[in-house]
Amino acid sequence: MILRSHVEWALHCCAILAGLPEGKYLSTKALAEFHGLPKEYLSKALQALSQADLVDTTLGPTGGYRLAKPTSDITVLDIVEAVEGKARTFECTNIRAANPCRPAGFCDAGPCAVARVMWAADEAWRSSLRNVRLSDLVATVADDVPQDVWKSTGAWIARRAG
Amino acid sequence: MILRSHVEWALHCCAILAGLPEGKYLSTKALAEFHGLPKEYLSKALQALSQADLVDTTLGPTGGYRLAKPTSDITVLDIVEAVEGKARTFECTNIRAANPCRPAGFCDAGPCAVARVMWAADEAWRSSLRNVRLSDLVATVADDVPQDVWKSTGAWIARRAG
DNA sequence: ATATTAAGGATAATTTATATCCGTATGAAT
DNA sequence: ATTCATACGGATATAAATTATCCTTAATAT
Repeated sequence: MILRSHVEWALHCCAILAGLPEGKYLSTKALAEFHGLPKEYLSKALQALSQADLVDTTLGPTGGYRLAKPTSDITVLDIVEAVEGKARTFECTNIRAANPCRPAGFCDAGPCAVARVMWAADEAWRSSLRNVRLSDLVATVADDVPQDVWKSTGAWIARRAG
Repeated sequence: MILRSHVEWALHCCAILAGLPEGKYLSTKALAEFHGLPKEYLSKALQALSQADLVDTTLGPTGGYRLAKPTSDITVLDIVEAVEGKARTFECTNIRAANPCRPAGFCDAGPCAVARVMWAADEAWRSSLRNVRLSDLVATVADDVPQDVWKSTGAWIARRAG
């Protein structure tokens, strides 16, 4: 089991969009160049963010993406679920229902014990992601990156913003 | 992202093996019949459990599988990792390294902030699974299943055991 | 001997992930 | 008005992972 690369791309793109000057947009092309990603395919991830109302878009020569909310109102889980979907990572196919000793109506009493354990772990995963806001992530990145790189990166974003 | 069906199969099979009479083995064929699964493919999951030393096997007409340890010494995570692997569910491809403003030696200071957040969630997921022992799971199943079904299921297992 | 089993290699089919291409509508600049 | 750059969505193609089957080999009980 591995998360789609879109998850990684979307998180990095949101972190970059957080550094965008007020009212400006950043295009798919700029985001793809910045991260060295295939523009057309990255576009699909950004569309998913748009459909989840995490980013606003506009068309035309100065068009692109910007965050639709304050970074403190977006969680990492929001971003992950926007591109990966909200479906649980464990799918119960109810194989207990094949038990040759089953009576009629077996399994009618709710999800099986295995599914409950796996779903609890899934929820622990989501909970961990829900507890990190985009603002937290950006703060951590700012902490990691040397000040001069952080500054020139911000300038690069501003230069490419339309 | 979805876990392989082997995870579900392995968990249910281990729960069944927990009800096996002392010293006996249960074959792939019996486990496949019980759960309505393709025998040959289920066999791959059981081989993974064997390679992880969670089950013992023996050949011949009375051969099959049995648990290699007490149910309280096996965690759900052990079983999940045996068939799904221990690799993290988020793979960092270090796309920050493409930053056009990067200096030489950028990214040498350890994993990026995005990866750390995702890996922390992965660890929360594993931790949740690690905290459930096979004995706990079996106890929950026993609680769920009506007594008569539980008893006849145990009899079925004993009848098919070699 | 014979039958039954696990193990593992080879292969195929199916599904998902990754990636590209193209047409349309929109908005900005000239 | 015209031109250009953009997001969007559909269609298609390619690659990889998952699911599944088949077959051979070695071991073991009867």
